[in-house]
Amino acid sequence: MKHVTIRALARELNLSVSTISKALRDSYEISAETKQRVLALAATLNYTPNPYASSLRGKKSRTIGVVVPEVADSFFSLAINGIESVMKAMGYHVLICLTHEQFDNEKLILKEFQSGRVDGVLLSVSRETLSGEHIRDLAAQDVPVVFFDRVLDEVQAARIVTNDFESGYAATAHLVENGCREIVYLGISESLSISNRRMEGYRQALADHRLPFRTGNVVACTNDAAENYKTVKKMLQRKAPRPDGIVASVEKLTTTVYQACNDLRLRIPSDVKVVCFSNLEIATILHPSLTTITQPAFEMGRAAASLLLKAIKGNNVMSAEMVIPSVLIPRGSSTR
Amino acid sequence: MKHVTIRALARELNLSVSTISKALRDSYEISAETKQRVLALAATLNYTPNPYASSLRGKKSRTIGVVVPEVADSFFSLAINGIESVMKAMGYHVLICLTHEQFDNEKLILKEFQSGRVDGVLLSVSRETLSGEHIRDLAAQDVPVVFFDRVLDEVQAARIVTNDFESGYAATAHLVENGCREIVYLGISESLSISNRRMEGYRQALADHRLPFRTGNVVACTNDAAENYKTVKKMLQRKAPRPDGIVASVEKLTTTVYQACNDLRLRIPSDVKVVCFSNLEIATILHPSLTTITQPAFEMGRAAASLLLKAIKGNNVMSAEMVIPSVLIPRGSSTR
DNA sequence: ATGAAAGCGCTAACAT
DNA sequence: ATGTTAGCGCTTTCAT
Repeated sequence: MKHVTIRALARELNLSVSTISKALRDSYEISAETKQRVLALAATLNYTPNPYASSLRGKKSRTIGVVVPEVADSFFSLAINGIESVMKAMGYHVLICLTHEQFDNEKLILKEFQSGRVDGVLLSVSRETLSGEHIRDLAAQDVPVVFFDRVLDEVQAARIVTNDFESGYAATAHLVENGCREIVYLGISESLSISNRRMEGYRQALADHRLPFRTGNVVACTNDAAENYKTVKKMLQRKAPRPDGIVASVEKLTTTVYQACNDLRLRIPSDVKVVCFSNLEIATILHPSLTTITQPAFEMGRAAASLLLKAIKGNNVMSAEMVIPSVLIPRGSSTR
Repeated sequence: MKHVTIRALARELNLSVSTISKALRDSYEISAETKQRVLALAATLNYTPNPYASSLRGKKSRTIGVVVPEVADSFFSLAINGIESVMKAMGYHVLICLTHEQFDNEKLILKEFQSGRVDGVLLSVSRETLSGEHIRDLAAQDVPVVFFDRVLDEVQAARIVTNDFESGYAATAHLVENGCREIVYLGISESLSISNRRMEGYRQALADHRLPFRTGNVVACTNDAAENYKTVKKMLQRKAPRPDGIVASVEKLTTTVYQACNDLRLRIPSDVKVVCFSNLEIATILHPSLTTITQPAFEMGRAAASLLLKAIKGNNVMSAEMVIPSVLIPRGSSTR
């Protein structure tokens, strides 16, 4: 079967294409009766408008781009659910693009988005992203950009974030209050703003509790699980001072940390206490159950999507910033 | 800055639009020198072709649709990675659409895909999907459809699946060999083919080991975690015969099962042994570590994507079927 | 080697 | 209330 166009409907009903077009869009210019006939025929012939024709004509795609490092990650997949729930309700499509944490991919994707393929972009930058030229280039083409979670401070754009500093602080203070004196911070990347903000919170909490900050206690993890495992293991084997607490700033490190502790016969929480930034619901059934900083992933997705829609409608939201707090959920891995 | 079109390049270089178009596509008709000039200008002006214009013109979108029940699920998110790896290499875009396990959403999405928005579709049906009219309608518009993982037997289309029967069999046999006599099967849905095939494997394994099959031992779970929790709990409290083994056919049930056992003070594996269909890497650090049937999610995504590309190129792959085996990974939850 | 022109399907300004 | 027409940006056939 060939695809049914407006022209086909017009011929069939002895009407002009513009009449059909108007009828389909429920224009006041068209008589009720004609609308009826058009709609009826459209239904029987299974007419579906060609989105590319209207996009070309109208200069809007009713599609947004979502650029994320990864989809196999509970934070991002939940955020995508939030984004999708808003966009679906408003009749928008969501084009998900993965950077796999690589800056070059991110650059290519944003460049492609200058073509008019999307009406706006939601972006969570890769761990490699240091400069924002590619983002500004996109914005210069009047494609609104809203950051969510992982922002690039250098770029002035709307942003939906969580309270990373406070969360890093809370995680650390929680460990101190439970007796830790030598706390290790496992970061995601040295440049990523969220990781650094969480670390600043960690530093501040140490200071406020009169504990020394040691650069040796901050470890920048990589994107390679095997390598991270080695790093964490080495860290845990250190004597004098022996680490007795871990703040892991990314979900993927959960397995690494538990595995390393297991293999080294270190007991959680008696030997080492652990807090992890994570959205895994499975945290509850780990042994011991995992104390988490749980981010409002779905809500952040929703908020970012709503804000982007405002920007698409023409509102200037460039300086909008929304902070949705994360929550510390104390569980077995950190209490004495 | 306004979007740069082919016309702008043409004017700037005193050439015709067709010359520019040909130069950009590296046509043999154009002189090397002209190509140089065009490419150079395109680069400086940051020209990006309008994809909707070419789609409209060429009747192909270089976009495929991926229709899945959910993205916050390790099987689907890994499969998406596989799909994306292939499609990116071939210069295709991936439009991910979520059904949230609802048939109506699936219908709407496929209907929309009749518009020419995508060149082909990868589909994993919802748990509610019983009939395939909507899929046939799409195929009738010459949009190739490839099933992956969750197929609908009724529809003749290419399919990439895993060996669900054998996996169900292996999981059950494994439990029997480890001493279970009263094994419960937790299904996803009564209609879903994969769930039924896994259950058939379960039945066959029981039969081969001379164990009775009881309908009461088959539980169809819902999409509601709280409800599933109650169901599983009730099941585990049953006396005479008391269940001593569980085959959970879907990842989400892991938490449910562990939680219920915890709350009932049932010990895994001494009181109940558990095998779960799951791709969670975290299985290794559960306590006890979880025996899984691990599906080749990434590979299935890749295979499905490659097959769809063949179909888009015009090959008839309607009757293609590929089975990529899952593997049983025995861990602490099922061994005595 | 380059250019003119038609047309993909749709929308909207401008007739009638 | 309905119709005519131009044009969105691109590709491609058919000139030149």
